[in-house]
Parts: sequence; C-alpha cells; structure tokens
Amino acid sequence: MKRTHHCAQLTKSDLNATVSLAGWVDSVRDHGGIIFIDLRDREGVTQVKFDTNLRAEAAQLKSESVIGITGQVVLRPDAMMNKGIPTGEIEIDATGLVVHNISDTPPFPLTDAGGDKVNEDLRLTYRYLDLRRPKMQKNLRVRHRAAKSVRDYFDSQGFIEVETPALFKSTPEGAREYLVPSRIHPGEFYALSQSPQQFKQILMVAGVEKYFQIARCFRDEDLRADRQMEFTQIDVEASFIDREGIYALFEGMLKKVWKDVLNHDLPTPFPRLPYHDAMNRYGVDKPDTRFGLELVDLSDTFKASAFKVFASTVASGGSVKAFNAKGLANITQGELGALEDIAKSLGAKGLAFIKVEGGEWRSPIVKFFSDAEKAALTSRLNIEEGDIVFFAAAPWDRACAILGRTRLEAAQLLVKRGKMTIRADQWNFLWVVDFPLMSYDDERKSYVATHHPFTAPVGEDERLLDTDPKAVRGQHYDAVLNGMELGGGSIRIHQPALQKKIFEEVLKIPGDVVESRFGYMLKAFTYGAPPHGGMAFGLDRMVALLCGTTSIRDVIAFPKTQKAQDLMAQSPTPVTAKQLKELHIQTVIPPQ
RNA sequence: GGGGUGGUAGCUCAGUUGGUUAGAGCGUCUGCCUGUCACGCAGAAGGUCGCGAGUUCGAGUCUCGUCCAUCCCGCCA
Repeated sequence: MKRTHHCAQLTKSDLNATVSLAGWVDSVRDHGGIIFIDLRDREGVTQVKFDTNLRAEAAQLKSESVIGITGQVVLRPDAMMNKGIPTGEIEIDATGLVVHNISDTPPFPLTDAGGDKVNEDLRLTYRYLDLRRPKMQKNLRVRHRAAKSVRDYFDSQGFIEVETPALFKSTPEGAREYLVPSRIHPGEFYALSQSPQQFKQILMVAGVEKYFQIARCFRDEDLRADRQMEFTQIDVEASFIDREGIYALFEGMLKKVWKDVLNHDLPTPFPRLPYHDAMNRYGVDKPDTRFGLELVDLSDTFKASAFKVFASTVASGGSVKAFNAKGLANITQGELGALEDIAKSLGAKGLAFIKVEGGEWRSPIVKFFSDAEKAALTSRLNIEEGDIVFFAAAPWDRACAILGRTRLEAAQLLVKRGKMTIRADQWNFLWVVDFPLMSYDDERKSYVATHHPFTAPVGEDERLLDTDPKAVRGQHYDAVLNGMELGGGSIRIHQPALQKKIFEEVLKIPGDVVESRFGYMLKAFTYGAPPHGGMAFGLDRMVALLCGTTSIRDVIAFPKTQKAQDLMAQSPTPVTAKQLKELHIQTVIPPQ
C-alpha cells in the first residue's frame, strides 16, 4: 500500500479520488457504529472514517499506532466541516487498513500544549516521542531551513565550506576541553575541537580566501539553557577584509535567514555600541535593548554627599550608578529580597532603593540626601509616582554588573505585572564593538586575552601594548540579539612578530610553551599570511530565537541535560577494563 | 564549587495547624453509542508522596542528609 498523499494535502478538489495515507493515530473517536480516526503525519492531520467491516479492527487501534489506510475522499456533512484544519472539509471513507505497529500508551501527551508542561527530563528520556510533537517538528524544520539559508548565502558570496578536524590538539589556554586518549601513542591525547579557529586561520594562509563551515564544537564547561557541551557554530573567515566588511557580510546573512525562515525583512545596518557604553548603560556586554530602564551614572552627584557609602565609593575611584524601574514601586518584600540576593551574589553589600508611593520618597537612605541631590536624582532618573530606583555603589565594572542583572530581573517583574511587554518577535540586533583587547586576571597575575590571543589590536592603540595593555582596544566585535550573544569575531593578527609579542611579552606565555602550542601557526604566518578576520556565530542560539525560545535544547534534536547526560541513550557510561587497557588509561574514582 | 525553584497516580497538579481510608482533571482499561473532531455516557483500575535517616503516639506535611531536573553565579581564551 503505497502512500499517495500526505495528511495535510487532501481537500474538496480531490473528492471521490481513491487515496492511500500512512501515519500515526492521533486520536480515536469510537461512536460504536462509526469510528473517526485522526491520522497524523509530519505535515498534518486527516480524518478517516470507519463505518464498514473495518470498524472492529479500527476499534483496536491505540493512540500513536502506525497504520496505512486506503479509501475514498468524501465530503463531510455540511454541519460537520472543521474549518480549523486545511483538510477539514473532507474525510477518507476507509476501505483498507494496514496496521504497521500498535503503540504502547505514551508516557506523556504528545500535543503542543500538553507536552510543553511536562518535565523536561521525561521529554528527553523519550525524545523520539517529544520530537513527534508538531512544535518540535517545526523547530527541526526551522533549523534545517536556517542552515540551508546560511549555506546558500555564503555560497552566493563566494565562500566555500571546508571541513576541519574534530580531533585536534589540546590548547589549555581556552575553555576546558574533551580529551581523547590515543591508542597508538600511549599517554598522549587529542582534544575535541573547541572551535576551528586555528585551522580557519591556516586556511587563510593556504589561500582559500573565503571559508565557512557549519561546525560542531565541543567545550567541557557547565551547561546552561543556551550552552551545550557540543554545539554548532557558523564559522567564517575571510582574507583582505576589515571590520566593516564583516559587519556587512553577517548583516546580509541574517537578513537572508530572517527572510527565508520568517519572511521578515530585517533592517540593516545594525546599530553599534561600544563595549564601554554597553556596560555603562545596560550593565552587560550583551544588552537587551527591547526595553529601557537604562543605567545612569551618578558618581558626580554623590562625590561630596553626606551619605558616606556613596561619597567614599566615589573617592576611592568607584562609581555610583542607578536605574529607575518605572512603575515597580509595588514590588513585594519577597521580590525585593530576591533582587537583593542577586545583587549580593555579584558583590554588592546591599541593594539601596527609593520607592515613590503616595507622593513620598520611601527609602532607608533618602534621609542622607540633600535637596540638591534629590533634585538631581529626580531630573536625571525621571522619578515619578509609582517608581522604584535601585542603586549600586562599587568599582565601576562591578556596579555595572550588579545593576545590569537587577535591570533584567526588574524587567521580568514588570512584564509579570503587565506593565511592560518584551516581544519575542522584536529583533533588536546590535554590534558591540571596541572591546578591550586584554583584561587583567588577578588570580593569574597577568593579562589575559578578552577574546582570544589572535585578535588584532586597533591600529592606533598598538603603541600602548607595552605601556598600558588594558587600554588597547581589540578589533573584536560581538553580534547581540535581544540580550543574547549570538556570535563574536575579530580581525586577526597576521604578522608573526606581533603574534609572538602578544603571546610572550603581553600574555606572558613562556616561549617554549608558545612554540609547542602555536609554533606551527607562527611558522605558517611567515610564509605570506594575508590580513584576515572572521566570526563564529552560534547556530543553536540563532535558531532558538527564530523559534521563539531561549533554550537551545528546544532546537537540538538530542541535547544533554545540565549534568551533561543523555537521558535517552544514557551516556556517559563506564567502559570495560579491556578498552581502558588498550587506551593506556587508569581511572581514579573519587570516594563518595 | 555556590545560590534559587521543583520532585505526590502514566501526565499536570491540589493536599489546611503534623491526625480517619492521600484527592482532582487528563490519560488508561471495561461496557454502551452512526457524525465526532479535547466526542459523549456509565463504571473501574492505578500511589515506595524522589531516596535515606531523625523528631513524634502519629510525617506527604517538621529536621538533617542525599539523588534527579531546571534557572542563575563561578566557568565559557
């Protein structure tokens, strides 16, 4: 019985045709003398009617059983048309039934609404059932279409896809890696590639000029809603390109993807925001600009304040910052406590605030403020009835971080109260630029690369490398959408001397270590490395946002849990002694 | 490594101040039903209250520990 149509296809125009359909039993409605079965395949649902000798057999079918049917397309009685689905005007009068498989009762409802409520661990244990849900089927297709759109785009721009090894060598400077023991070389290891970074730069030396790859990458760091141990990035590198060229290239890609997948016209170019401004105004380097609640710097206002906490912070070089969570004065004690806990976890001593209720400023600290200070606050923060203003006084970067998080939490509280809407389909792309090339790591007592050590300094800042490394801006850029970092990249260093200097003199990596880790790269650069730059762009995160979710697990067919386990296949597992012996591995299990 | 939330029937949840036989909706099973599309009606089965210990005359409820899931911090060059 060969399938002639899919289950979202047949309409009035097919009346009287004899057809065959195949799929899963979505529901059985048994009326005794007549049985209706909704037959579902990946395209949709068609109603099948059994009122003949097949009735008894159809009555045995259970939900999710797999069947094939043959029958005639007939019109439903007038009053029985279902306008809700494309096939709602017709039904199939079944004359043949093949039962391919009777299904056990599924452990959870396979509807969109029902399945969304189910504990995710159960969905992951039965991922093959979860993926049957229309919503998950749609997510898989969005991912496919987005990936195809990306490939078509880079192809049209003259880029070629080159595969690079997943088994690379260990580069412990970066993220923690997955190590793979070598059987042939006892005691030696490969590492799963965290990113094709070094290979793609080598490809530039190799004269490829325009490379891209939809590449699987692996990082052994703790998982999050937007981080999996293996993930997919759109990896791009081009020669003879500058930052403007990269911006235009990726704006073009995103424009095409949004058009192909959502039929939405993205406006370009995207706004650009220097890193320092992003921190100062939003308290993060990946601001969600769909709402305001911007941070204001009040260090000047309070530098001579009678309120010692603020004045002394400014005196010691720190900042006093604040933002107005407009309309949130009715925050509950519990919510306020939660905000304070978050602030404290980021190093705040507390979370000072001013509430305006009944025309009064209610606050534990307002008694310390002069009239001039109050007036400055009112005008700079536009304080009105019903508002609550949160303060942070700390070193600049910490004050930014504290209020940056508080701002996001306050926004959620305002959304919960219906006082603010944050639309999942509003697309606030932006480029965050002018990152510092390096930051000082107190633990390691040395500078570390903010992005990675291959990032080129901004030309005019290069002279500061020896005198004031942290003032040097990198030719680095992040693509941010709605508070999520979608990708990052840079123009790279292509002169071996500068690269060696960054490694050894600025980052203080010993020469022999540089030689063993990066020697091949420095050597390659001596044979005519073109100027080049690129970007690594998270496919999972992009697809998640296209699907209206922020969890990449929703757009990865078989994701791991936060404890890095596959609940369906049940990995990881112990291995046999023989396997370990072959790999020259001994395990030491810590006592429980 | 740290903090928050959750774990009660197959699923989603309720369970009061610690007190009789732990409930509801959906699903499942049985029966009836020829126009449903979340079919309907009648009935039934289904519980290691995550696990372990403690307090108590008595624990789903209180305490401690632990496991799992999830969100966040650290971490993610």
